[in-house]
Amino acid sequence: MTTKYISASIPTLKRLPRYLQVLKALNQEENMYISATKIADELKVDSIQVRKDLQSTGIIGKPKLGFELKELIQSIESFLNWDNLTDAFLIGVGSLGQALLGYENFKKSGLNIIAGFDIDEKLVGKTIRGINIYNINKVEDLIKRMKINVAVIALPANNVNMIVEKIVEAGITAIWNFAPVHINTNEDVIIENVNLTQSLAVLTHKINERKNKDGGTK
Amino acid sequence: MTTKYISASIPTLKRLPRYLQVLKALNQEENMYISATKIADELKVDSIQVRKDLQSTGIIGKPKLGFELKELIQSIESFLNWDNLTDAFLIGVGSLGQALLGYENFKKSGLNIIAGFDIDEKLVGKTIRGINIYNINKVEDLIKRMKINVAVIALPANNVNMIVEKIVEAGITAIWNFAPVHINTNEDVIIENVNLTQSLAVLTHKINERKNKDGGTK
DNA sequence: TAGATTGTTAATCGATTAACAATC
DNA sequence: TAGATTGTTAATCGATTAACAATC
Repeated sequence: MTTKYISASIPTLKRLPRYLQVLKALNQEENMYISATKIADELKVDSIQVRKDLQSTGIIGKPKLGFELKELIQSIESFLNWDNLTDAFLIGVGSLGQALLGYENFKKSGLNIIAGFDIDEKLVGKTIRGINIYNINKVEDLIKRMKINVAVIALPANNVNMIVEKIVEAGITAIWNFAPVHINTNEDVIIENVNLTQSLAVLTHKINERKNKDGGTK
Repeated sequence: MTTKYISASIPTLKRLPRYLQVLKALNQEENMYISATKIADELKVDSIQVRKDLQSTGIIGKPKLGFELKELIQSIESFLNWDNLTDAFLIGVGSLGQALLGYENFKKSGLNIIAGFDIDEKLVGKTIRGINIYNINKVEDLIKRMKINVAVIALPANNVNMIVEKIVEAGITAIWNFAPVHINTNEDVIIENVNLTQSLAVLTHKINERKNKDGGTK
């Protein structure tokens, strides 16, 4: 059996969780159908886009009815790999790392943080929100022994690249990076950089834009 | 005098901070020039794109030489409004909010968090990283009295929309939202949603994609 | 049946990439 | 001077939007 592989653009991937959120808020009764139009109305976005996005998950709908609710949820989750839990290590358990441990939603999104690592002796040995914190010097050994492939990095800027090199060497193949440093490694490693400064740039420029518009007429 | 207004796409805005990072790492000597090619090499991106992005800030370069370093930094910062500090309130001072207070970089990006607000009586009255924490019930009054326009929201999902309504009513016109809820208000309010689930969707899908590729040949 | 919604194909739009004359 | 780099205009690419036949 061959499964047709469907790809999706980054913008589409980023919209899918919003649809999922709407869908999960509904009563998931058997044989309930929901249309792209309904989802679009709810989110105040364009219905054609919703339809296209849903199609990229591979689901097939029924004209007039829409998409079977449970099947649709399953289709999106499966497309995003959210129906499998992937174990991950958290590297850096400062305030940001601890905040990330607080997001219980990650588990719903397929990511299971099973241990934390830090250099700070005051943290090592502690348990935060049920997660044990180990000394950072144990991370390579544990990556190998537990065959961990995913790391969440919440370190300060310095030393990030050195640690990345080490953990990639030890077996990490995907990194979710919260450090204020853009990580670039070879192409075999999947990197998702969460750069707050980039987000702030969009916000501050928009503020500036509005200011110029308002002030420009005086 | 009329200033030609230049717009920029969101992708361009998100790339500008990376250029700034590279530029600031250089010695800022007088009359030093740097080319788009050099920046591109450093970041391993395309030089044409760098040139286009820099142009959207309004700077004019010199053929053969490139861009005058100090002028270029100033041009990007001014375009992003990072050369003016904008005062902001932090709403929600849990672990995420406290992590955000730790990012001293925000000041370099034009955002000056001057007070925090929370419902938790254990936090109210405290000073965290030099920022006073007030009771959330004081936020509307202080927004009005101090003429604050920007809010950073780091609340849990519940109640977010109720609080947004209140602070917008009180005078907030721009929101940087870290709550796991997509905020939609009327068009006069600038909203920048930082949705970690969206970022995670990109990561987990890429992992899935790779898995399917590897496993597909067996 | 008629209306709503899908799936598919085409058109539009905007961002990225390419090409090249001007020039320090 | 020759080579490198800019500014500008054109070409390409990909995502969004539109159109419409098929159909429950």
